[in-house]
Amino acid sequence: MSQRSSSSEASISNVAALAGVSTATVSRVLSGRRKKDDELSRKVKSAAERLNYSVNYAASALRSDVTNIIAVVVPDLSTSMYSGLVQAAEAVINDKGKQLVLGVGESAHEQRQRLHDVVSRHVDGILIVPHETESVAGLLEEIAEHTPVVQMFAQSYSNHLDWVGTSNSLIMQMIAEHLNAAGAHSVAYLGNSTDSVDGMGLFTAFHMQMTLSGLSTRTEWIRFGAGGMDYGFQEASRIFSQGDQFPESVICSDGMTALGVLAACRSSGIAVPEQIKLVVLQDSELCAESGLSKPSFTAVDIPWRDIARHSMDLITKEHESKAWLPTHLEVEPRLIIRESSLIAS
Amino acid sequence: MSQRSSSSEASISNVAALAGVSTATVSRVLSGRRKKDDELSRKVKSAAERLNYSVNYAASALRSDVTNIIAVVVPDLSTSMYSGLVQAAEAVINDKGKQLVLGVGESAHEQRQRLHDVVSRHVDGILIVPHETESVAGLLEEIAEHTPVVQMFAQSYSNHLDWVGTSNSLIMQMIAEHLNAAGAHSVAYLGNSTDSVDGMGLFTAFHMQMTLSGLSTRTEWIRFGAGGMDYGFQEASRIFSQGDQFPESVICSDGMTALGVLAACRSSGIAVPEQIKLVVLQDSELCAESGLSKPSFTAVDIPWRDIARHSMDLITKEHESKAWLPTHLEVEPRLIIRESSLIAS
DNA sequence: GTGAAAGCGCTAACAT
DNA sequence: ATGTTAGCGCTTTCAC
Repeated sequence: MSQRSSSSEASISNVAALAGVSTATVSRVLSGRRKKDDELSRKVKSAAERLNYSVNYAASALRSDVTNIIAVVVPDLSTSMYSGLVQAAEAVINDKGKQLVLGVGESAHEQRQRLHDVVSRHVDGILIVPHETESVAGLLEEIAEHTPVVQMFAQSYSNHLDWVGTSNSLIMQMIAEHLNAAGAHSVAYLGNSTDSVDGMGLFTAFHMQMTLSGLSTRTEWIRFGAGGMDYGFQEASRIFSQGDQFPESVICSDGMTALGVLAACRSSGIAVPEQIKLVVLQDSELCAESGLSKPSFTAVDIPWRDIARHSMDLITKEHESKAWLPTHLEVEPRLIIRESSLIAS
Repeated sequence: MSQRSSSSEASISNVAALAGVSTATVSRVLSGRRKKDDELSRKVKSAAERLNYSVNYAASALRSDVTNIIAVVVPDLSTSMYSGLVQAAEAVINDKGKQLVLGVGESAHEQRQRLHDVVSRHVDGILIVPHETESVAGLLEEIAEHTPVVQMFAQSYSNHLDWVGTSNSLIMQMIAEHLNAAGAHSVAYLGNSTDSVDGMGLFTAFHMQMTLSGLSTRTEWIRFGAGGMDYGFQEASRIFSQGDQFPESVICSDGMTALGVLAACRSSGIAVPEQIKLVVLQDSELCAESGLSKPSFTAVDIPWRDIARHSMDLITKEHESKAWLPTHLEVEPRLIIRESSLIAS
């Protein structure tokens, strides 16, 4: 009995005719603005279904200025830094019946360009990891006057707009507490500027946390460099070879760096985790039990899904009060404790 | 003398009024359908600029059914497999003045869902890495009757539609020629089903190439498994420990597997590349000189940019002739020769 | 080549 | 609560 679904045209007036009501009623029923679930409602819905009807977004947008499009703007995709975020955002946006327009702006100029493009498309909202440039923050404030904007991560962002991200100080606090509990009293820091969400911010938070926690460090144990296995190996070897003591733990920007440190430990005859505990600031396949490293690495996991969900909530909720204050939402990261920092028994 | 640009409204009629022409003329000039570059043309353009005018896409789409949106549908982003492709596509699409709607469908069902969504948005074209299911191929053929579709990669795709990707047999041919030139006469194969663009297709191509080239292999040297460092280590160790001979080269699905193989070589006292040459089917940071591995790994690089560009060309070009034949475009991959397969001197 | 006018499909305002 | 009507901004006939 099923008829071949006419995959092409079917407009609201066809549905209205078939259901025996006006187009306005069809619009109200299908958009959910008419809430009753009575005979009429069912008649309209079944008519729409039989005709395989779906609204013409262009017409709807033209009339109501609601495009059902959310823009997501990130500085990069290929380095896998933000691809998890974009994928999470895609899922959330589709759940809400909207669609995701992607903008990748590797430079501040490109990012401004993408912003201009999506604004002229009248998107319903913008999720953005702002480029590390103040000029973008300024542009965002202008845009936010007529379009919901949520910033995510980034060093340089506007305090006048909603923000969702992880707290650098919270990350460092979790790490410090864990290292304390695991019996480490001193720590080295091998940071990275290019491949972390906010390398500088993390480094600053590390410094501050050192003064708060019982952990000690030394100037020569701190490096803020390019990351990578060579980097980790060389810096760790240097640390081990100089002075009378070596740190009881090392914080590494990423898994590769940690692998380098691990190699240096081995060639210096230092046991992990018994003598040195390793913590990675950014989880990856490398760190996991099933991954490359033996021992596996304790690492910080950024909850992309939570961030995407909260950001969309902020986009969706209208800013009702006139004296609206920007939300600054710190999503709690997870510290995944693995073999590299187990408590010495 | 610059006036504050009114960031908000400015419609085609405003431009028409300011330029002293009709809206029709403005539309023709700005869309490029009126080609003369005379006084009138310049008047219109400067008026548009002064008003900071940009077309209302919704209105334009409603009238002309051109949305200036290209959909890109992929099975995944987070595993970094297709994020390079998406980023390349974003760049190309933006160059053409269009915008990218992203659909991530991890299952065949989700992918069909995303396809339905973007079709009902009347996108100007669809770039898709089809899910490995025939049902998607069928749906694509239906869609292609009214919307340009280009398939990329994937085992299971429709022969009736345009396709752009890399040639598995070409990849294997390049590898075989290189290994021959480097002096290897035998080869093992450690494949991977989950993390490569088309694991099965590559494996098949490998088999065929063996019969064509001077390379020999053995049944027990061939594995088609999960990939990863453990996998590589175990399989390579097994190969080395059994029989009288070991292969003079190993083809690995990915960098991680190759690292495992390398570790196995070390513990068996086999020198790379002197005694065994290593080739990786999918380049990554791991493989590069600056990366983790010493020696660096010779690897196949997939030219995402070329693929994205050619795909967009196919979307854009109308299929003029009635007896149109689908394009099957094989983009040439690069074999990046690094230390792991240098010719023994 | 240019302008006048119709109308794409929908939703908001208004009227009942 | 439902129907009637207008009109969102643009492109495209159709005249000239």
